Amino acid sequence: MKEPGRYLVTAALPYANGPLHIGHIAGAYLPADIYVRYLRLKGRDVAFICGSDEHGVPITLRARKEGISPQKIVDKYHAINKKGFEDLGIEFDIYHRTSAPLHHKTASDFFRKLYEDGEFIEKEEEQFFDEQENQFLADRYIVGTCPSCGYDQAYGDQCEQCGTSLSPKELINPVSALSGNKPQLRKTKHWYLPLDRYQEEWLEEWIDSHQNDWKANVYGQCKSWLNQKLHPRAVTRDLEWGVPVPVEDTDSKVLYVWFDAPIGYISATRAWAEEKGKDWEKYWKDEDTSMIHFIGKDNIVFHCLIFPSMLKAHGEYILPDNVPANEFLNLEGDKLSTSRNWAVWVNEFVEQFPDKIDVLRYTLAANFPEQKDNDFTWKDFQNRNNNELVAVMGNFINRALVLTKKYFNRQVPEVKELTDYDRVTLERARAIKNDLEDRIEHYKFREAVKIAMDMGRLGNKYLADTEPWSLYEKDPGRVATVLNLSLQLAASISIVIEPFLPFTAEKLRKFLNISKLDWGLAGQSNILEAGHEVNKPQHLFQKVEDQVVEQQVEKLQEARRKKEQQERGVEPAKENISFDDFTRLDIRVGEILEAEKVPKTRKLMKLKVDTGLDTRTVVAGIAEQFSPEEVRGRQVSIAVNLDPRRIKGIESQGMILMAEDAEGRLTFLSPGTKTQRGAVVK
RNA sequence: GGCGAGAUAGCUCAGGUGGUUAGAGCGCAGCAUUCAUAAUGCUGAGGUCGUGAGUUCAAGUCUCACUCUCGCUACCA
Repeated sequence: MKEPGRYLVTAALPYANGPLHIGHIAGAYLPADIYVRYLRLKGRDVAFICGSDEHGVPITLRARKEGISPQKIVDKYHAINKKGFEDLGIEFDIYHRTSAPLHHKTASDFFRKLYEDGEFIEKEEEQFFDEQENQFLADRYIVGTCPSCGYDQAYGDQCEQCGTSLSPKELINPVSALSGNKPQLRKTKHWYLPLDRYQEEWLEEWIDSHQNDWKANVYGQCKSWLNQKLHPRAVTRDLEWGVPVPVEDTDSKVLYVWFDAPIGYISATRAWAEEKGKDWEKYWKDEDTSMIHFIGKDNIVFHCLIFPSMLKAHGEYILPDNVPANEFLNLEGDKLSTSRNWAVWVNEFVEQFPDKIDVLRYTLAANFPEQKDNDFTWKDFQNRNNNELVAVMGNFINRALVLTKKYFNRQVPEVKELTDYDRVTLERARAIKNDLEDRIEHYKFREAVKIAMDMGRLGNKYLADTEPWSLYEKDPGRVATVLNLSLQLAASISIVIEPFLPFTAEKLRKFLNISKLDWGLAGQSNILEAGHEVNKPQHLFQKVEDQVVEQQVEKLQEARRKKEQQERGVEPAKENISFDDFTRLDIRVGEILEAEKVPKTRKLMKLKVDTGLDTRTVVAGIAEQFSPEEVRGRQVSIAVNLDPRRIKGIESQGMILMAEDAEGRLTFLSPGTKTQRGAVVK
């Protein structure tokens, strides 16, 4: 493999409407940081780029809800996340932001170039506009009467009642969901990127060419999309918050976030280059640059299909060499979730464990979800700290330093004569270094971190086998050699752990009284000169007590409980209806006679229900939580005068009433004691 | 249902182009050892490699079917 002249490494731009948790870190930022630190140690030319993604609808909605400007929101989270990365030792060359003027200009120019080259498909359409809110309405924000079934709460994209997919214009009496007013039809123009054409022309072929060097999950995901055929994708939106579309007569149109965000990598590189007096174009337009995108799996399509399409369409840019996307990290067996507050937040961790940043980095790296989703547990955090960092690595360093102090007054002793075993040990150290390079360059970080730990194991074994403490009386010369080599190993450790444990590496360099060393020295036998004075022995890591683990797990559960309580019963009340409206509903007590799962569906169960009036068939979405056996014979509430509706080819004549809690758990509304079939519920 | 990824020791995971007794770390058991935060080193137990067929002299490794898990998507709510 040819070594590229320079690297451009990007990490996904975090969306600036919330804080970061360890899932984000394990997915993209820590692997990227490890990779970049390694490249820097090797003296390679690398630009490490990240920043906040600050546009898009969710931010505007949040701003509206909190009654502040979108800029206030993004300012807040930009600052929090920027600091979070710094605290974790994730050292971007620049942490930029997409609300910066330079980004607006870069994205704008990019669009303009494609526009002028005629790359876009231009479509003019009529869309609904809410005059009171002064904005165009997304399909989902329009409600009206369904033309095919007459349901009056159908959405602009689909009728929930009959399942017909709709366009907003088909709705009878459309109403804006934002203001409740009647929206006006207005002409609006949008631009589309012809992904379908690119698929034919080069994109699919390009993806295929990476079958062997891209990760299986990444390649597979791309193929899945290509198999389903790509479609033109709109690159603009009618919205106020974002990068204005740089074409005449396009008031209140902005670039769609997914178009604008990846260009953020480019503008960030420009900002960095300006600051450092570098040429940004070399990093983006020179074939001798290797571009690597680190992302989570949710971002694969954008980085492997859409962004490359944009770059290629522009014409001057290189395409990524690799997109090593990770899968997701779970926490204590459950999916990380911001809304359920099931997460370890970066800012909280940093506050509570300022001296354990590297332990987190180590635990995460050892558990990176590289092939499949993986789990983070506090118990594992403790085990890895106590059994690996403390017991293996910290212990070896301490042993080497204590022995040096004891026998040589903290001076690195001179090598007298190397035995075969010494040579084998040195060879092994060099092999570790080489293995490490191989793994890191192939993005196998969890293996890499284990191999780095092997350097500590090697040291422990070396001391155990040579037993310098029982030798000093008889053969001080031998002890000198052994301790010299042990200290060389310690110095090697300070090099090879730098990508994973930068704070520890720094600490270890202080112990050894040395400055930062080049990667190439790792595994060498002459890193430290004889006579060099090392510092007093200290511990590299502290143990984590059981109590700490228990506290953290308890804290997690506590936070989740609180969140759940907060959210309990949040479903807002519907509009008032008249008593007459209510009496039109006919709800009865029915008894389920038969039940079977509807084949080829996940949730649907077909029920035969005796309503007292008749026996009828009802399809209900309960199969995920109930088995046919447990519902059979059960008395339930059933709405009997609903229009029948065909679901999966079965005519459903009514609806079983269920209560659904915040977790989505369903409960039957059954009479407290058995009662007459057909009894009226009122 | 469609598409994708995964299923290998108690746990977390490695196992290019098929080839002798299937590996690592942690955990567990025994032994050794004391320089070290009872840390370390050695040895060992433990696996029908999801299930069932097939290709082959030979399959964890290739083919097909099936089961289960996760994700996207559809349907449903």
